[in-house]
Amino acid sequence: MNVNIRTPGSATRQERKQLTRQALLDAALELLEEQSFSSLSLRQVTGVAGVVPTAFYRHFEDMEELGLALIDESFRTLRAMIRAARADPRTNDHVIRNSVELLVGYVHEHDTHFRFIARERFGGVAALRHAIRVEIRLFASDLATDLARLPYLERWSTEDLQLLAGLMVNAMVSTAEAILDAPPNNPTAEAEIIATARRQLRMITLGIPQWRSSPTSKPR
Amino acid sequence: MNVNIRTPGSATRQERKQLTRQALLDAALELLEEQSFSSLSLRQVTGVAGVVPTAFYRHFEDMEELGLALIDESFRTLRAMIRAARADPRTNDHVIRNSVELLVGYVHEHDTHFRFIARERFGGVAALRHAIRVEIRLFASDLATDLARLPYLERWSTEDLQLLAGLMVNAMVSTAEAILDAPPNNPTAEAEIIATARRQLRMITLGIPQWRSSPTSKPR
DNA sequence: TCAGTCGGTGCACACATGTTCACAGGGTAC
DNA sequence: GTACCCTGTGAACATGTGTGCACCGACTGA
Repeated sequence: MNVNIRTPGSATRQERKQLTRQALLDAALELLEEQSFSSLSLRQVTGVAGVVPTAFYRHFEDMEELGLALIDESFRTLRAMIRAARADPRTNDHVIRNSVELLVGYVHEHDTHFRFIARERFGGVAALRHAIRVEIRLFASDLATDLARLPYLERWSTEDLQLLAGLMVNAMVSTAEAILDAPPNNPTAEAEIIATARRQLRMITLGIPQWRSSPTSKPR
Repeated sequence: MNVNIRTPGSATRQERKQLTRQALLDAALELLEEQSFSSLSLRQVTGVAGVVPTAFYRHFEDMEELGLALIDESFRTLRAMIRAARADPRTNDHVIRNSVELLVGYVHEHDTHFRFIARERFGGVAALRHAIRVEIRLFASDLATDLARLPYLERWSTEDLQLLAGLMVNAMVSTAEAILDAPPNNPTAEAEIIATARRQLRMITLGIPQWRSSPTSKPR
């Protein structure tokens, strides 16, 4: 009955299981760089993971369950990113420049995760689509509460902040997707994307001071 | 040798072929409402189209070729939309309201096409991805030349216009995707999306007058 | 009218897939 | 130390898949 209080060797069984579970996730992610989830077969995954097909069921009931686990894993890294952004003291100086830089860096570092999310955001599996949608909404909400702390957004309603955050998240998503789809090892193309992202964010923020003039209700 | 000058019955052969070709395209589009292209099988398509599997090769060499044909078909309707927008005289009065209305109407009318494009824009088949990317770029360019005719954008550089058009297209794409993913038969949810789209476009346009202050080169 | 072209059929094959079942072998609990 | 639990194995199956091939019947062109 004593579950947690044990000698260090006690976790070996679970550790080994966790290990092959991670191997399955990694294998899937690797394969998903070049195909979409709906065309990903259980046998492909187990093949790359170096396990027999039937072993799959020891870890996931479904392929769908594995997909949801991948979404979870992917957004964990995203949350880590925004947490890092919050901790970074420089963000107050050149918000846009640093944000874009941070985003681009993370996209490169975790390109498989980002590519997976981008691909399945409107992919063929409904469960994955919805899960991703929920996570993105949560992400935008997080950003909105962050924005609320900025001086010149003090008096904004939460609705407007959500709107602004949504606009920014859209821009970020588009940027990430553009980077992933850009020809690799082509610095100029990527620099162009980065510059565009900066200008887009700049254009959005330039609209902010004008926004107060209109009420929260739908403008005529 | 006389190809075109013939009795009306002459085209019957080609007409019938074109008919089943269209049946294949329609069948694929129907199936693609609930799955992604990479998981779409040749036999599924022919099955729904009411043709034997091997008949497929009389019309397309590949499934990929069918996919490209679908992209072509989809963007034909999109081009029709922008042409209608140009022809509409009211667009000068309430640009944003009318644009959003037009977009939403078209998305509903051709939801299968839009859904297909949204799904395959970053889907698992590289050829489709690239074709869609090209078409979207063309679409943004078209919009940019349209924007160039507006009075208060007279002195903008083509680069900035492309940037602005890209921003707007992004917003439109996001809106279309949101509508497609919204729960059906839920007017309030859709009204919310429409309102958000309007405000997003409004926020973008509000940034326009401020833009002149920065040069076309990358801002520090 | 007659040979020919061509869209559609039916059969066949090799192969990949999901899932089942009994089984093994070693860490775990007592 | 022993019985048990649990992760991974191997064979087997029904089913779905792409594609080659010979064939047919009707429309076509002269």
